[in-house]
Amino acid sequence: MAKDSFVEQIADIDTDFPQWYTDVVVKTKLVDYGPVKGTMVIRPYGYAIWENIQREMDARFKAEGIENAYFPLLIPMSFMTKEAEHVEGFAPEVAVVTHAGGEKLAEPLCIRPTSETIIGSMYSKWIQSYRDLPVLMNQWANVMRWEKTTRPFLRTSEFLWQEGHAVHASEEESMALTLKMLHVYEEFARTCLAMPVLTGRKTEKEKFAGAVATFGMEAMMHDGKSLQAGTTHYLGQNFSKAFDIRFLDKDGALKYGYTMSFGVSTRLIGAIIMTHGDKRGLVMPPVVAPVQAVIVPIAAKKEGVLEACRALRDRLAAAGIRVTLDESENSPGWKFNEWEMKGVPVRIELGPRDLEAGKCLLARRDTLEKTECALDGAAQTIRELLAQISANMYERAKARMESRIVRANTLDELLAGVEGGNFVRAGWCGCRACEDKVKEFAQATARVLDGENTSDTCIVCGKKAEQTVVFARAY
RNA sequence: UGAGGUGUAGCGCAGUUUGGUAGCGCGCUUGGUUAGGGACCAAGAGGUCGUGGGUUCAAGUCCCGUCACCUCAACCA
Repeated sequence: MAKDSFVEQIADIDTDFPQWYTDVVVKTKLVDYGPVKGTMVIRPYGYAIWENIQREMDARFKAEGIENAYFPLLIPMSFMTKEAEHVEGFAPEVAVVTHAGGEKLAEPLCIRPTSETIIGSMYSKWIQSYRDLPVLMNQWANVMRWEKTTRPFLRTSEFLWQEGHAVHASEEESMALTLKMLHVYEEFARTCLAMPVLTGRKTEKEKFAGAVATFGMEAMMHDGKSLQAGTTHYLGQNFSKAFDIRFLDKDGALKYGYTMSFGVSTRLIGAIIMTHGDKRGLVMPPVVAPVQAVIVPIAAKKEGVLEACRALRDRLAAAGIRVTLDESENSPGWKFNEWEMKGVPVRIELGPRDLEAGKCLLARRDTLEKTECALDGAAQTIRELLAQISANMYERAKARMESRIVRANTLDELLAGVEGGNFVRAGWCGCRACEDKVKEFAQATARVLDGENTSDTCIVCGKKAEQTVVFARAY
């Protein structure tokens, strides 16, 4: 094996995780860096993952009656300042357009960091009667947040996401959808990304600027750090009052609507990489993998090999499998490594020996196991294998996460826990000062409030605990 | 913003201490032999050494300035 192989180049996954992550992202050609700091150019292989995420997500939104729409990129500064907490939270990271058409603008324009304000302003015009409700819309868009430090997919100045925005007539309905969408996200993460998550309410400190309550799903990365992978926000009447979203109810009274929003971003791609990746590179969950199976011909110049590979490819494609035949001039060994690095779930080796036996060799990326497979009925076998891989990846990640959620009764235990790459459950009195103290002492933040309250005292002050919190270091 | 580090071929780097013809590996091009875990042989192409100034017969190397990027901290999806 060449000394310069990618496998040997990348850092050890346990000891130098951030470097490993960056190497994998760049070397697998998911992204390139943009000319502006903190921006990334998503290349076709990376974008294909996003397209698959979009397809799966759209199907789920549709099932909830949520339709896609599009709102403008530029938001008048005056919109942003209408909701006090919102502007305070986002002001430090908003990019502002001050000139256009060669002249200074009378009013500066924000490049959207999120679209509650501009969508709220439109909803205000569209909604008049209770008959107009609920309004359920989603937009796929780019947003910009001027972050100080960035990492591809996990935190970039510009990123792609979906943001759903709904208005309901009642608090109950609005809160119900807020929780429902959190559930949809969890199900999506489990079945499409093979990624286990913890879901729950966020603390006041961690909630969305302008929200009444924020709920999130947190995923555990390979190094034990937490990644916020999706959020839903119950906004109450905060934005409806700021943007005058009112409707005439059945009883003839003019009432403010209740709004909520929810979003996931290209960060999910980072989550996939950091949840499943290993020393060889990516391990793609089959449902969103750009390529689900790759055929590597052995001794491609021998008579009949390439023809058999092409025939197999056509049959698999016809069966709905995203399949690629690697006809490049590289050696088979090179191809094995290349496609493993890109995380393709199933590799199919087909050479003269197999052809004679009417078989091919299947190598699965998650366990690296190889099995023989009859060429007749290969499509069915591979479909089943893909489902098996997805389930196995989920179970493996779930077992790892669960084995690394520990309890702590003291700050020292909490510190030891997060330093060991764990999520730490602990009691909390509910006050901000104690939450800040945990951050200062252990560089860990409250990820989610855990429904199960088995603790009786606050880990910091020792008073009676109101909540059980999952603390972790986070990306 | 605080601390540290790096800018030399597409990528990764050596060369800087002690100034003297611009180097290595990978990748790329061409031809050939190969092929079940990153093949081999041969011949090639590719550089204003981040940038501005200074010292010198001579600067990638020494001096002064400047810009960019990276890591850690702080801040955040």
